[in-house]
Amino acid sequence: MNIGEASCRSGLPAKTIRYYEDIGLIQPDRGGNGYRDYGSDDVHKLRFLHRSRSLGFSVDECRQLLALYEDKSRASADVKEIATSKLGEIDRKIRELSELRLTLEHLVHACHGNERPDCPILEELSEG
Amino acid sequence: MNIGEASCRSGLPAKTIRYYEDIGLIQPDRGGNGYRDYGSDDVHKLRFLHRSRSLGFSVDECRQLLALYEDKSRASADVKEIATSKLGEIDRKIRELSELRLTLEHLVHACHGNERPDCPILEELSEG
DNA sequence: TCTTGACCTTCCAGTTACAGGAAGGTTCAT
DNA sequence: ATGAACCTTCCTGTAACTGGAAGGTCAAGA
Repeated sequence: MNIGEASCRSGLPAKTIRYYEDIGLIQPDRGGNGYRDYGSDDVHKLRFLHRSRSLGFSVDECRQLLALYEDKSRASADVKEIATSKLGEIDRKIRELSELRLTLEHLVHACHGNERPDCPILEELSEG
Repeated sequence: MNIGEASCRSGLPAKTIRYYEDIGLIQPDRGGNGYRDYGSDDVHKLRFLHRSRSLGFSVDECRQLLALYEDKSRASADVKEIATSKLGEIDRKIRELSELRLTLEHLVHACHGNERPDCPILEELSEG
């Protein structure tokens, strides 16, 4: 199938699929007209990539996961390690964002938000 | 003062300070030797930028905040609006990350993480 | 047969917010 | 005088794409 249909079936934009080819994540066949030709296994990989990316794995981590996925002799522990470390990262991000949220909420509540120029938000930003 | 001291006092790397000048956020004087020369008001701005950035505002939002900060006739409502919309963004991000966390945690717990090749994480990634 | 529109191709530039490094000038202390 | 510690500009690279230009291909309709 052409890239358009592969895009439909995988949920990834055609641009992204070409990019993934550029960086060596997939290697579709080419037809006589130069068009890329995707098989159902390619679409499978693309969906795998789509899902992994949306779960917060970096492209490089996706590359590792894909390699493990294709390695029939892999140990599940290898996969679990990647996923666990990603989980830690996500926890860290959530914690940071929550702190940031608190500070910002405090500022927003302190600001009366009217036509007058005095603003606690700017005051705190300039002192902090 | 030179950029090194401005860096110390503001907490921003010299590289970043030069970058902020490139994109028009600050305009320090220049000494006869070509060195940048920062005053205490510049350092003040730099600290403002540092703090705003670390609160999750984009450089462009910082530009707006800085303009408001320097506009003595601003309405605090303008500032509050920016901060409030940023708060909404942060909430969205936290929600997304939390969902992602749940999914990933589910996967990690389902995986026994041993030497055998069968791995629920990869299975779900390839189906999802 | 011609044409029109929807595909597809490659390549180049832009995005965000800097960081790293090269090549070279300045200042200061010894 | 010389060496370290500054400073300068300029170029490149990062992550993960997205947008657009210029042009080739294909299928359907007039």
